[in-house]
Amino acid sequence: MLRLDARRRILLRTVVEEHVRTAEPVGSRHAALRGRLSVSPATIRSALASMEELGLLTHPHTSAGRIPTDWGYRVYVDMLPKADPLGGPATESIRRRLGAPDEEPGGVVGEAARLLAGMTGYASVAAAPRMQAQAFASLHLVPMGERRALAVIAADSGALLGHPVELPDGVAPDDLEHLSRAITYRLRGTRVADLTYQRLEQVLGEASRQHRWLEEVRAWLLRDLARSARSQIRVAGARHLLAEPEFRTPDRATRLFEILENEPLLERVLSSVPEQGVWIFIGQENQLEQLRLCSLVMTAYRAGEQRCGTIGVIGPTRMRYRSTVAAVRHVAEGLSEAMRSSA
Amino acid sequence: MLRLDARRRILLRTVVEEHVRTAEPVGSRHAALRGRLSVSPATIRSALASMEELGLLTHPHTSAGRIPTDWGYRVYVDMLPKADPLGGPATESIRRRLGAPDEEPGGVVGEAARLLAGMTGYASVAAAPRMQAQAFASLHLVPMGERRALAVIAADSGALLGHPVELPDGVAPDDLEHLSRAITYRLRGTRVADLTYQRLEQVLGEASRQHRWLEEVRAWLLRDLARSARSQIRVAGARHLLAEPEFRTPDRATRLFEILENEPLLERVLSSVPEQGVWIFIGQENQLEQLRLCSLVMTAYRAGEQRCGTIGVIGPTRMRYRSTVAAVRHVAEGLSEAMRSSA
DNA sequence: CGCTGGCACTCAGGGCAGACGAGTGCCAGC
DNA sequence: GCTGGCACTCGTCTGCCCTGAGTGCCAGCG
Repeated sequence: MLRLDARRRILLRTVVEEHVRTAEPVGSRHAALRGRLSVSPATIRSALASMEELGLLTHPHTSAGRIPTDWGYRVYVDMLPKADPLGGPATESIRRRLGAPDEEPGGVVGEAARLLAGMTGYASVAAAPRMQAQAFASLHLVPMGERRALAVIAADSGALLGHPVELPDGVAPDDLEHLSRAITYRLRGTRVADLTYQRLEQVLGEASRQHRWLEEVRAWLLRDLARSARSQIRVAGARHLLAEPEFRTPDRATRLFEILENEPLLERVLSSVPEQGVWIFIGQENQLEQLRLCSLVMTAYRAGEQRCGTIGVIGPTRMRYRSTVAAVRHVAEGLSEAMRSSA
Repeated sequence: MLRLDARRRILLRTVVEEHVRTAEPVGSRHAALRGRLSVSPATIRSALASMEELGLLTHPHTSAGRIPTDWGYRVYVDMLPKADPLGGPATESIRRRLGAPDEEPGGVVGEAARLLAGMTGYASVAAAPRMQAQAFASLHLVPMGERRALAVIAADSGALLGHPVELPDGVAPDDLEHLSRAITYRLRGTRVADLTYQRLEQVLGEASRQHRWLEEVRAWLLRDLARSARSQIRVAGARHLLAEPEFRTPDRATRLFEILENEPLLERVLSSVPEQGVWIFIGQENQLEQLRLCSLVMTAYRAGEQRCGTIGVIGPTRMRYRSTVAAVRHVAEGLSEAMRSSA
């Protein structure tokens, strides 16, 4: 654990915040002024030099001011007060924007991402609810014309998954109805993720040996459920990052956008975020090579008790951490609330 | 109608293709060489000068070579041969990639967009099928626990829309069943877009005066159907555009990405594409100010007879039109086929 | 009449040198 | 422990020149 005296703490905060504001290295004179330290620049210099030895700061070349290292940002972030700079009115407007009742489930998440991107000025990423984590509510086989039916699974959150099924001759609507009820009755409440082959075999096994088409239904169930494990990812405000000086060179921007357009990768990143609290990943702390110039601020959101997705921000390591953390927290809360009320 | 002699036609083609290849202005010597014109550069110069007077070419400054104007690209594109440079094997691989049977309906469209972006090296945009244009197949009110039901609309393509409904006491599953059948029976085959308030009033009117909760179902139907008019937009490969010299300056890139991240706007652009053929919009031909540096290559795709969406490419006006048009056409065909077989 | 070589002119881009200034490290002295 | 002073470093900006690609124009030729 690192112990810094008061002056150094102030300096770290000042250097970080000034650098975040201006994107320029911060010199000793400027730091002294901004930190309201009434000592001379020379004194500041020696303090800065010692902090550089600790690894909190660097300077890009001999005659330049200091900039924070990733580790410097980390220490800065860890000593931020927990209080939120975001006031009541902001919370209120988030709620209004997410609470509009005519948003479909996936849509609220997209709206939350757009909102968060707008509030922070960075890119925002959100994973829409995964059916996997939810409880199975019902299966319905709906007759559609002759010899075809629509198989619909509903989760208790209201999420739906459907697929047309071919039927052989001689399947009466009542058969479908009957089967639907049987399956629904026996599977209701099971976590969707637990609907394995074995589980379905128990329920459908005997019947499916009689009716070939049940095989199709089962195959579809397993396949689609497996697929619905891949949550849908929403990205918003990626354009904001293009304005940041660290991504002005096309190759850096390209590498960043390779991530932002790669849903499976983003999904892995998002799903690795722990359930409680707002998590910050700074530069090198990110697993992904292409995110080494970025920081992530992420948190889980829930529908009722159940965790149902992750939302957060991707920005440069030179990020306004305080307001970003506050924005992420509040939007996630608003989103959780919207999910609960829609379920 | 513009008539160009053979030399000028060759020159237009050469200047366009060389400029597309190198992103540099094309000089008279280079054009003569590349166009295999066995006359001296001086002769070429006078031809180029006359084409500049016609408005087909410009030069960025006095001592630079020629670059095509938007109108130059237009004339070039209009005189392209209709034959496709894309061979059978490519078509085959498109079919394979889109035909994988375990793709959900929205997912095929996303996959097509990614494929198209990869093939062309530009950004690709696609509108997923709109329920509006499809025929209503059935409504199902599925009991979920006590006092709640799931209302599901299915279109004949297999697209689904669902929403939970609160029920008052005393609504029996059979009531729901009965109502579902009645509505399904009377509305089947109607285009979803035609499900207006009046139409629903005819069907539900009498009954809904008896049961308050039917009001809710009706309100939801109208609201959700209206919303499903807004097709879901998929964008892929936007990162490729960052590498193009015309979007290297951050402000241009930002303006472009403002469009690429604005779904309603993209939807308007996509829905304005006529139903038949591959359409090209070059630079100034685009309505949107922010697309003035871009060209679009767009085409509709269908499920069976029914048009069901639009797919295409956004790139710089300095675009490889020939191969792009071919790629768009083939991917759209592959997509149409995938839609038909999944419906 | 169309094509050609020659010629003067233009202009973007690269390379170079010098001035500037922000900032540093170090040190002697209070 | 803090301070002012000092020498030094080095990136950035500016002005300058040069180069070379490319142009337009023109007189002359087949």
